[in-house]
Amino acid sequence: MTRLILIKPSDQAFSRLSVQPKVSSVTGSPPPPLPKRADFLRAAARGQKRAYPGLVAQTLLTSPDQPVRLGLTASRKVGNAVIRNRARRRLREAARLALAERRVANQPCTGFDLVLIARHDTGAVPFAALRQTLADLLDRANPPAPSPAKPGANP
RNA sequence: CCAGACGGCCGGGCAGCCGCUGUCGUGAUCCAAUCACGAUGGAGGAAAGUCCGGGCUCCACGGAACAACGGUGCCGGCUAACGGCCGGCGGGGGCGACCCCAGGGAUAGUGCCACAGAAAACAAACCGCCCGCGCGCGCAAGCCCGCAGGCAAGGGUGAAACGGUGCGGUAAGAGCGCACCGCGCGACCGGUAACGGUCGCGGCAGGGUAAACCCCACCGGGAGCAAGACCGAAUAGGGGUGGCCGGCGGCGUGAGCAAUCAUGGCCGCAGGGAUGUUUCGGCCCGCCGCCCGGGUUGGUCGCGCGAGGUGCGCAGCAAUGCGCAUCCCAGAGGAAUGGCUGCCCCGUGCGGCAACGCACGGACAAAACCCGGCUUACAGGCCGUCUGGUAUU
RNA sequence: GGACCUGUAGCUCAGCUGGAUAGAGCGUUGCCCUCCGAAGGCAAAGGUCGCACGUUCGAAUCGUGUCAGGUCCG
Repeated sequence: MTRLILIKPSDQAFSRLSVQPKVSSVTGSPPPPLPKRADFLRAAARGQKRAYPGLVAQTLLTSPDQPVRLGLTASRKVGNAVIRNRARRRLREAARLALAERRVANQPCTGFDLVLIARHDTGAVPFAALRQTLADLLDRANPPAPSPAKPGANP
């Protein structure tokens, strides 16, 4: 069963969003993770691969009624365990905020797997740049509808 | 104040917004389960390397001993145990506080010690030294050569040459004798012991290497939480059983001492079936019901009250032990413990007389069953004791 | 969690067992050859033997510790 996440955008959140779109306090749970190594391999084999400062992204379209699933990878080349953990957490947080912003704007994203691969500078790039990168990724994978707000896949 | 030695401790703080996760409470849909809200907890001194030792679990095994293999190695103590720690002994280093040491056995045996050197381990004799004899030279002292002996002091080689120094002694020499030192043996004294001291005896045997083999003493069963326990879907397969159907031979398997019996396991022949009409080839030949066990994805437990933390007291030089009081203090699972921001703190640089302002930086490194150690990495800081200088009194 | 392996010249490796000279190939540099280059020939340079401590008369080699890289098993 598809996981249902209801967001009630309050007036306060809207006003804050309009003033400063890059606040780091948008309500919303992180996306479900990719459970299997096979999913990672499939995304690597058939997904679209793009490189950004601080991360490499692989997106694989699944089906519009499936939620967005997030996979995170940090190899030993990135650094020791502390650096790898920090890189993964920054990527997860950036993805969570970007997805929540789309929901707040009443344009939730669905229907693809997103694999984020940490790079050696993932912990060093400004967090705002990571968020902009994730927003750009979501727009590419799931273009926002025109002015009328597109209803969610689930009522 | 400077330089240094040793021991112990800390490892940024506060707040805001948004998240993750454990526990508890309340509520919601019918229980399960999930969700919402609230409260509360949520990485380290090394969590690391995985170098040792245990707990725990399973497997194996009469106890135990021997052998093999591996480890440890001065003495005493501490400890659940240790290769750890504490205290001492011996040796070495430092002016000193203090630091370092795999530190049992070389008269149980075997092996090795290159080059050099006469000789590298039952000692031996290259250059040499000395007595005697002979030939020759020389006025003589003496010298050259040869023979037969004595010697191991001196030279030379080496990392190391069969005790060292001095005196006596001698033809020259030699523990040949003596004194001191070293070594060995014995007795006594001190000490639990390692060991130390004193006295006496022995003229000296026994070079080094055991981080070469080895000997001696002591220790060690193996594997590891992916241990292990439980639940267990769909599909396929296994075993048992009941009903229906089923031809022959060979092989295999099982039972039995054997004859033999059983066997829808395999192969061949025959027969049947399905896909399109015939031939050929390939494919299939049991079906249904019930029960049982194994087992993959997955789930639950193991899983945190413990050789536990803190404080005080007592015993002990100490490691540590005992007693009392008090506290509950992480439990993830593609893997939580976070993201962002502000202020403060510390350091450096710049501006400034100063208050201060601005910029940059704040280490190493993250649980994965738990505990005791060891080792390694680490910005900066705090406390205590002591040593050597310098200055003042 | 467990079991192992390898660190030697710029690169790939030998030497380690059994201790005493640190070597080979490629590469680099110089010279010769050629009108020039390649090939070839001659010669040379190039080493904390991963690091530290120790054993020994003597350590790349033996011992211990440590660091780095890599492999395998469940």
